[in-house]
Amino acid sequence: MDIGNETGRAADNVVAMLEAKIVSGELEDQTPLPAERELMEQFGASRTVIREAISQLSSRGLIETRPRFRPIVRKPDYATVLHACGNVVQHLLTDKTGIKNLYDSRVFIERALVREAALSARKDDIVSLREALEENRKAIPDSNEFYRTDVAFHGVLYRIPRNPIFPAMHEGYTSWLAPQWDRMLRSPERNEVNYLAHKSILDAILERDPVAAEEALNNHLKAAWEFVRVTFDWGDE
Amino acid sequence: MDIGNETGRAADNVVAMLEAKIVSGELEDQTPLPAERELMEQFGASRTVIREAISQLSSRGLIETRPRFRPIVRKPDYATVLHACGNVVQHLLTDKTGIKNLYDSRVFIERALVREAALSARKDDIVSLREALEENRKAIPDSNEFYRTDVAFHGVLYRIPRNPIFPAMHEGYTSWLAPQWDRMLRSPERNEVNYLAHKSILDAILERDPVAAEEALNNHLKAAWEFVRVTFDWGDE
DNA sequence: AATTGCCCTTTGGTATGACCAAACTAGACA
DNA sequence: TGTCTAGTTTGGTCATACCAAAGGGCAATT
Repeated sequence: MDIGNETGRAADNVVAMLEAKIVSGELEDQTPLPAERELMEQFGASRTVIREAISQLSSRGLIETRPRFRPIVRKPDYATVLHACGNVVQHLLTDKTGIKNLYDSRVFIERALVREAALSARKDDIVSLREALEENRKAIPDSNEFYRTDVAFHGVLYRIPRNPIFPAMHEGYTSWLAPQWDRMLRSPERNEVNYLAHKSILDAILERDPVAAEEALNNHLKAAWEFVRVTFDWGDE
Repeated sequence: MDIGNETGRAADNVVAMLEAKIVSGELEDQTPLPAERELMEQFGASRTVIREAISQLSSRGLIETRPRFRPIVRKPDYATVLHACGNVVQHLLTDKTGIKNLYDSRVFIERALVREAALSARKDDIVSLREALEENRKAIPDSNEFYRTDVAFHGVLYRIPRNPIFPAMHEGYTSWLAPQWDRMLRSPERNEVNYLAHKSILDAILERDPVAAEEALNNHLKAAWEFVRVTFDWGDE
C-alpha cells in the first residue's frame, strides 16, 4: 500500500516533528506551544501548513486548543486519547440504536469486570469498593453528589484489572453517555434504589460469587436502561 | 462549561453544516466533495476556513482525503470511526507497556466473548464458528492464509453479541496490533498449534462449558503473547 | 503592598491573491 | 475504439494584510 516515505503534505512533516518533540519531552507537557509565527520560522514553512499541523495535532489529542489561546501541549495518555476519540464517536450516538449499542457494550464489559472482581479482587480493591459504596450511600439525599459517587463506584470496578485502558473506557462511557443521562430525572428515591443495587453487587463480590455479582450488575444496569427508556419515551428496544 | 452557541471559529460552522449534509444524505456517501473554491462560494467563507473544515472532517472520519485528490464523503459507521481512532491510539503503542495493555484488554474482552458464546451462541453462530475453524484448518500450510483465517475465526466470536461495536473493536485490535504481529515468525507447525487451540475453544463452546471455553481462550492468547515476547526478546512482563 | 484600570504589543482567526504541480477532461489522432 | 496530448481544473503552499482578543506592563487607586 502506501509507503509513506515521500514528502507528501508538508504539514505531515511538521506534525511528525512536533509529535517527536512532544513525546520526547522537548516540548514539556502542559506548556503552551510556541507562537505560530515562531514555528513557521523554526520549520521553514508557511503559516498555512503550521496551522494545518496544529489542527491535526489537536485532533490527535497531542495538544489542546481553545479558540483564541495558545495550544497547550498534552503528552498522550489514555484519558486524552479517549477524549479525542469522543469527537469521532459522537456521530454514532445520534440515534437510539447507537446509544443502545454503546450502553450494551458497557453492560457487557462491566459484567466481565464484576466477575473478575468477584474472582480476584485484592484487599485494597475491596477497601476501595467499600469506601466508594459508603460515599454513595451518604450522597443519597443529594442527587448531583449521588451521580458523582455513582460514577466513582463503577470506576473502582474498572480499576481492578490494573490496566489503564479500562478506566479510560469508563471515562469514555460516562462522558459519551452523559448527554442522555443528564436529562434524566433524579430523586432520592431513585438514588436509594441504585445504592441498594450497588450494595448487592459489592455483597456478591465479597462472597466471591461471580455469578451473583454478574447478575446483580446486570439487573442494575438493565433497570437503569429501562428507566431512561421510559423517561425518553423510546419505544421498546 | 462551554455553551458553544457563539460563532466561535468560522470553520466550526462549516464543519457543522457539512456534517449535517453528510448525515442527512444530501452529500451522498462515497461521492467526492465539491471543489474547495466552490465550497467557499457556497458558504461565503474564505478558502482558509474551508480547508480547515475539510481537515477537521477528515480527522473525524466523515470524509476520506488523499494527498492530491478530492475528499470522498464517508457516512460514519463503526469501522470508519475505529479507523479514525487509530491515528490517536497509535501514540500509546510506542512502548511494550502500551502494547501489553492493549493486548491484555483484548484477552479480557475475548474471554468474556467466549463465555457468552458458550452460554448463548445460536445455531447460526455455531455454524459460522465451525466454518471459520474449517477454513483455518485448511490454511495451516499457508501462513499468510492462516493468519487471515485466524483473524476471521476470532472475528466470529466478536459478532456473536450482535452489537456492531464488538466487530469494530476486533478490527481495532487486529489493525493496531498488526505491526507487531506481522514481524512475528510463522510456520506450519506454529499454525497447527494455533489451530488446535481454536478447536479446543470451539469444542468447549459446543459443550456449553463457559469455564472451559474461557480457559481455552486464555491459554491460547497467553501462549500467543509468550511467543511474541520471546520473538522480540522482551524481558519478562 | 495588593488591586484595579488602561494602553500597547503579541498573536490567533480570517481573507485575498497568487503560483505550482498533479489530477482531470476533452479533443486530436492512430 | 482506444490512446495520446494539450488545456483546464483544482488541491497544496506561500506571502501579505487586517482585525479582535489575549497578554503584559505601567500608572492610578484603595
